[in-house]
Amino acid sequence: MRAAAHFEKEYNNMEELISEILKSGNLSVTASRKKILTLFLKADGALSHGDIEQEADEKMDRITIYRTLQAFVQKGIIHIIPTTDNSIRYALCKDECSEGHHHDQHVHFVCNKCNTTYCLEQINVPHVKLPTGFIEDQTEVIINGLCAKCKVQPVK
Amino acid sequence: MRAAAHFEKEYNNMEELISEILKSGNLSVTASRKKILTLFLKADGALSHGDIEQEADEKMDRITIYRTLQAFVQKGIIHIIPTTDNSIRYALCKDECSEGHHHDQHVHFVCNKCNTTYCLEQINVPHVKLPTGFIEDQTEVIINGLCAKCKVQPVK
DNA sequence: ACAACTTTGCAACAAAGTTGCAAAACATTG
DNA sequence: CAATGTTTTGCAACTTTGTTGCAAAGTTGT
Repeated sequence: MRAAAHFEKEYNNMEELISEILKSGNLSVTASRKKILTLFLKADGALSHGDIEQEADEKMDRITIYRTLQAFVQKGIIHIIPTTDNSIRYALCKDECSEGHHHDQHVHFVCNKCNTTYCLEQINVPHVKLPTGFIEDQTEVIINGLCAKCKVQPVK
Repeated sequence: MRAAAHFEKEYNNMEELISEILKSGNLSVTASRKKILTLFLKADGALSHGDIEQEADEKMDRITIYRTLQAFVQKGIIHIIPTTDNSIRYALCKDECSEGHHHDQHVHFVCNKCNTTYCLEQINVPHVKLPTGFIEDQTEVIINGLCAKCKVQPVK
């Protein structure tokens, strides 16, 4: 089955992009990986394992999803966003991320209404002065509140 | 079995404090709740469900721990700290927290070596300017790196 | 198109969390 | 301090989430 007609061009571009991303991480290009990566590229924000399991309508094994996400994190394709519920959420990395080393110095925003997680790439993480003796490695900022969409036109 | 001799005085004070905290949340004062609250009061930083299960040497049901932690969060006695692994971590709230509404505007620090989570009460959360349309409710800042103890005298 | 390698899906397992319910513990009266 | 009503605990059973080993299927490079 093919993508809807009006997606045709985008879809072709995406195919190339996806292959490139996977190859640059030394990962072979398989149907599952393409599917999952497509979901991330199309997603507004972050995705959890559960989101992917649901959205990937075609049959795809739970275990494959676990392993794919692990591989993507390890290769610096996606990164984990801290959450307060027990669900791990993942979002696409930017170019600065590489194998084993993530450098996502941007702010994450979680909407209380639609529950979408945004990566606010344009906003830099503010610098915090730590007490004597503490050495900073990485800083994560998670803001929750109401996103632009839900403010204007409340969802649900 | 009683607490060690040199803890006797502290222990008595703590008893009162614990009862007060529980009563102020309309929770009856039970052995399990006292035990868990004691662990939090004595802890340097945050605790996970697993930490509590291990440290509570006396027999205590897994399920009781789940329910106690849920009750404490709901009553504003403890709050959840966002993490990137799948483990929920809890820390004591300050006075500004009340039932259903948490306001912990402080920075959390997670040590990469000893894995302790500190609540840096003294440090205020910096203000972040959000894109147009986004409304902030609460900001969480989690910094990881090397804590003062591990820097001076590496653990393990 | 073949051989070497990687990935997938299955089965079986392990860990983490939830729910209903009866027994025990707690709080509140007189 | 004892009786009573309410809350909490522990058990059993279950659901959800995540992991590991291994044979079959898919992918890559020549």
